[in-house]
Amino acid sequence: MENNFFEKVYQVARQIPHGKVTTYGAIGQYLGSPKSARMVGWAINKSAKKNVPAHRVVNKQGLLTGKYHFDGVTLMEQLLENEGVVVKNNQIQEMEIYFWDPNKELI
DNA sequence: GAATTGACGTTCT
DNA sequence: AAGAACGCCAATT
Repeated sequence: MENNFFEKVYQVARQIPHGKVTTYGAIGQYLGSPKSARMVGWAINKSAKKNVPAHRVVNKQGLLTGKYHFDGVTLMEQLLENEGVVVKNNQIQEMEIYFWDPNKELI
């Protein structure tokens, strides 16, 4: 019932499979507003305290922009690498392979 | 109550 | 081609 922006972000973020990552723009696009990527990141900021894997959500560059928001600066990289994602210099390598699009996969 | 900021992305110059 | 500015909506201060 809560078709709020945040609720959608939570739902999508939780359904991201392991070893996969998505971008704020992808989620924003899923919400129907690709320009609202900022709100997505902001929503995830709040969801960081929930069971939402914020470390699987990065910007379109594959850069771990919000790594400083984690408990540790290396925590985000560790989590991603732990799932099999190769992170180098705060950036995801071969992100195209790890990219998970909610519109395409989740429907 | 109003102004500013914010885990981004697109578009214009 | 590269750089700068704008747009989105909500929450925080």
